[in-house]
Amino acid sequence: MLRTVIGDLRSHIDETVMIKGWLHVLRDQKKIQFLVLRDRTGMVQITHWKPNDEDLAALVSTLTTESALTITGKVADNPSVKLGGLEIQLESLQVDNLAENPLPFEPFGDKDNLPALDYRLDWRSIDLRRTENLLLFRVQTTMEMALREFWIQNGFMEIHSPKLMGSPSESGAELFELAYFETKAYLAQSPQFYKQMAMAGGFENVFEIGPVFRADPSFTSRHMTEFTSIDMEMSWVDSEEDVMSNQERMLQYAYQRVKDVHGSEIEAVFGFTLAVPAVPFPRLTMVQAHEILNQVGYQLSPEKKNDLDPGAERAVGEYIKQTTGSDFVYITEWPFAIRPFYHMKKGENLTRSFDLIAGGLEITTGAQREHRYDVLVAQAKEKGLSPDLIQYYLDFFRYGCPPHGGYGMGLSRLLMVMLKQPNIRETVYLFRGPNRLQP
RNA sequence: GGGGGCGUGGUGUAGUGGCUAACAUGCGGCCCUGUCAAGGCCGAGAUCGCGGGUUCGAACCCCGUCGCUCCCGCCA
Repeated sequence: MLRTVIGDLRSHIDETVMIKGWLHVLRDQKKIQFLVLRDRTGMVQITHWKPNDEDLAALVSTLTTESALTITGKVADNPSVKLGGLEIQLESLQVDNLAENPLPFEPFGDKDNLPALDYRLDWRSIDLRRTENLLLFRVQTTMEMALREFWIQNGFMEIHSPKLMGSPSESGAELFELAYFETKAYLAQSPQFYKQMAMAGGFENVFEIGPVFRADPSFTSRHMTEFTSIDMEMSWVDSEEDVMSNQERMLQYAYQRVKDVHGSEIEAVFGFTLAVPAVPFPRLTMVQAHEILNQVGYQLSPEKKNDLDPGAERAVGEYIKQTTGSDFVYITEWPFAIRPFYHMKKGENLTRSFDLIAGGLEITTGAQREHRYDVLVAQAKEKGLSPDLIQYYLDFFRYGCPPHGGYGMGLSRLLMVMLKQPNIRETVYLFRGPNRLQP
């Protein structure tokens, strides 16, 4: 017999079916037993009148919640059953894996008793069973598919760049170093150089969704040492505006898709209505952002004179939300002094770069890149980088590299904002941080 | 790397100088009922992170230490 998923049972009334799932609840009464079985598509009540089969009744009595079971029985329409108005009359039962008892914690218990995040991460295999998590990762799947659709419809190609690198590329962010045969290698902290190589390679438009690694000992609710980066790069741009315009339309497309597919579930599980953002997103230059900070009385620390700190990003985000209703805002015209060497300059001191702030959180940095070899070499030197270490990269720009731009966006940060989660550890499948390498 | 907070049964909390350390949930047993996030009764389970100090007396105050956590730095 083929397995039927619980969500499809309604179309199998009066048939005998086989279902598989986890024992959600067992109500073991004197004459009758009720089992609630859960799979990824829903839950159903299974009923067993004990005198019909005392041996089977005895087996049912030994079951523990969250055990993995295979059950056969006849589907019966029964409007008095609160769970879907149907039930399965138990015929046979196979215990695929009896759950040890007690469980480390109750994944479906009272919200008030939900264990601390760190403890749940220790028992992630059980934590993932929670309704919130099942939905969260289904949303992630839908969202990623929408992103790929959008890109492919717009002439982008998907690339998979290496995560092992021979030399530290960009300065700044810390690199993980590892033994590599007779020499050393580094884990890629960004696909930046490789996606730009695709511009030189004539692919014109590329994207990559893949892991990046940062050896920063950051202990915050929004940092990880390994995370999935959503990267894109597009050729023949006139300015960074082309990149932003593409990104905001893509995000709108993805939000719309998630809302279409999961909107009602998000309301039921997370308790809010997903809002599809309007485009274009508001844009502020750094100067304008500082004017707003002055206006709302936000005190920027002195060493952040031409920059924004996280508090400032939240303040600007809040201001934009209140004045325009937008959850998203682009900050443009960042000083070259605090940007990487490959961002194209705009005038002497600014760059054609931008950050995207969503829900007060920085989720993207992007820019038009400097594609002119001589200018790029000069900017690298200005940043104190030794050109010979990155000559392989600089060579991309010697034989006809088109003007281009792109961005990197944190997948889990985007999900954090979309589903209003307070901690990135809630929105990543398995968290990696300075103190967590397991499970 | 700097700063703040927290650490009490399996889990989540209450208790801030005098308690046999309380409650919820989970767990075990019993009772009852076509139940439905079932209900009722009983029971087991914590030397209050660890070490030292103050005090007649410490879960509670002080010092140290470990763990977790958040903020800043850095970033996505």
